[in-house]
Amino acid sequence: MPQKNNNVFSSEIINALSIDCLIIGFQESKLKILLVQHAEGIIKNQWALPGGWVAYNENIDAAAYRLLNDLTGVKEIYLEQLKAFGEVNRYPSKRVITIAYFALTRPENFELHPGFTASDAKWFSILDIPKLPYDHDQILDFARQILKRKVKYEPIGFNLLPEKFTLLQLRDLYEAILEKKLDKPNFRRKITKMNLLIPCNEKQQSVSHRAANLYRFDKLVYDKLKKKGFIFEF
Amino acid sequence: MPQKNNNVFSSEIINALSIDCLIIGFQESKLKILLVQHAEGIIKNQWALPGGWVAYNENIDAAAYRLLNDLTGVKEIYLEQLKAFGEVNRYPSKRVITIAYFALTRPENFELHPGFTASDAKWFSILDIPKLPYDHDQILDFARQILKRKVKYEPIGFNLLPEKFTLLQLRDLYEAILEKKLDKPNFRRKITKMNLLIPCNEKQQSVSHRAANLYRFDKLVYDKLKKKGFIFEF
DNA sequence: TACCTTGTAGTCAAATTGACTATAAGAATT
DNA sequence: AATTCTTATAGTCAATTTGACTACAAGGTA
Repeated sequence: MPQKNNNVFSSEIINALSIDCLIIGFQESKLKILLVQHAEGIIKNQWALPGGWVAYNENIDAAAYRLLNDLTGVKEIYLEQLKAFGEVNRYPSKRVITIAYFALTRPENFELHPGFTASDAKWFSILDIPKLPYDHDQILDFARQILKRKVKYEPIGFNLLPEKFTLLQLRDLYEAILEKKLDKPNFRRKITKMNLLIPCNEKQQSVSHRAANLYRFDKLVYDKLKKKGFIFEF
Repeated sequence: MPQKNNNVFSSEIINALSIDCLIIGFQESKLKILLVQHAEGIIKNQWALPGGWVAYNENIDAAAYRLLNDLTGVKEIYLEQLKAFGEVNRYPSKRVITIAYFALTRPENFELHPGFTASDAKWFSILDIPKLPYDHDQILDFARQILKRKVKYEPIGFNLLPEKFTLLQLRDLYEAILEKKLDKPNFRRKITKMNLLIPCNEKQQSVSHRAANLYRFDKLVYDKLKKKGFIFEF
């Protein structure tokens, strides 16, 4: 095992490790992902996952938050590590290992203001993504797979839906993630039996049909189920 | 985004990234984990997860295989990435990010011969692990959690059990992972209904009670279920 | 007022579950 | 040779859950 070596060319250590963020949103019944155009560098003017370098004295989780905020203006978001991608040639000019982070959020909560390192930031439908640079396509595929699996053993939606939502909105979300249709009454029966939802005693506004009841998550039950896990099969 | 910089102090880049392996086995109805004593370095003579440095021009997956083999003599094993651990101070002398890998295997398949970088390698019961250095305790906890979750949405056992095994051995495995008792007839009913097991039409040998039938996994069904996922709740 | 559209409740047979009991098959003991 | 272990395997049964439906409610809109 190597001994300590003080001849550290620190900036290069920093450069060897990057972060890429998969920021997932849900809007108009569709899954969205946030992409940015970097202002400079090799992939200038190309849409890519938001990301950048980890600083030498920065925890990787902290780096993910910082980069996300710098590039998109998105703050106070829940991030979770997905996986490290470390193929030798995944990045053209040198060896870079990237750690992919994954977040679920509400697009309408954020006014995107690309930071000084990105020239633009935009939500894309997950069904219609431009060709991404490096191995970003592969990272995105992996993230979608994980999301599909996640939905089956943890509650989901707390970060994706508005605070108050209808059962049909929640079903739409599940359908978008699982990529299949779910029976309306059966979904309702199953989800309400979980004790996860609290009725708001309020109705949807300005819809041109019967207004649905609004619900919100019981944060306590939600967190408990998230930790303990459950089984949700359709 | 930084440009290419050729003043790379490569050995230091290498040193900044390490791999740690969690090699899980199942023996005498107990989950085991493989630990090593490093021959040299800061934690000489202390039991720790097998691991080491990733070379500059080496894929991280390849590095995991190489290191595992160098340290323990274990070859041809299925490794899967668990997570990157990147707290700034997780390693004493400098900033090291480690990528944890995770494998399920059969201890009896390997004759451990610690390589030149390890002075010893040994299987420990997962219920009785010595204090591990760095953040290895935390990594191990994380791995146990993941295993517990994994068992619920994927078949497990193919790499942990002998080729031919009894239903009770399989149940013992599930009990060890889930850390709870499972009803014998109900377990049998559930697992056999999955079409995952093929009866060998052979019986257990030299047991001092009624001999049980031996089964093996249907590799095709197993792989399909592993890919597609299922739900296994007790 | 009729007729859309979506929300919500309820039905019912089939399948699954959880908690059991009962019996079978050997080996070991008497 | 009979009895007594121990573990294997089959089966029972009520309660719950599921999947595939039907029916009706509650609005807006034509």
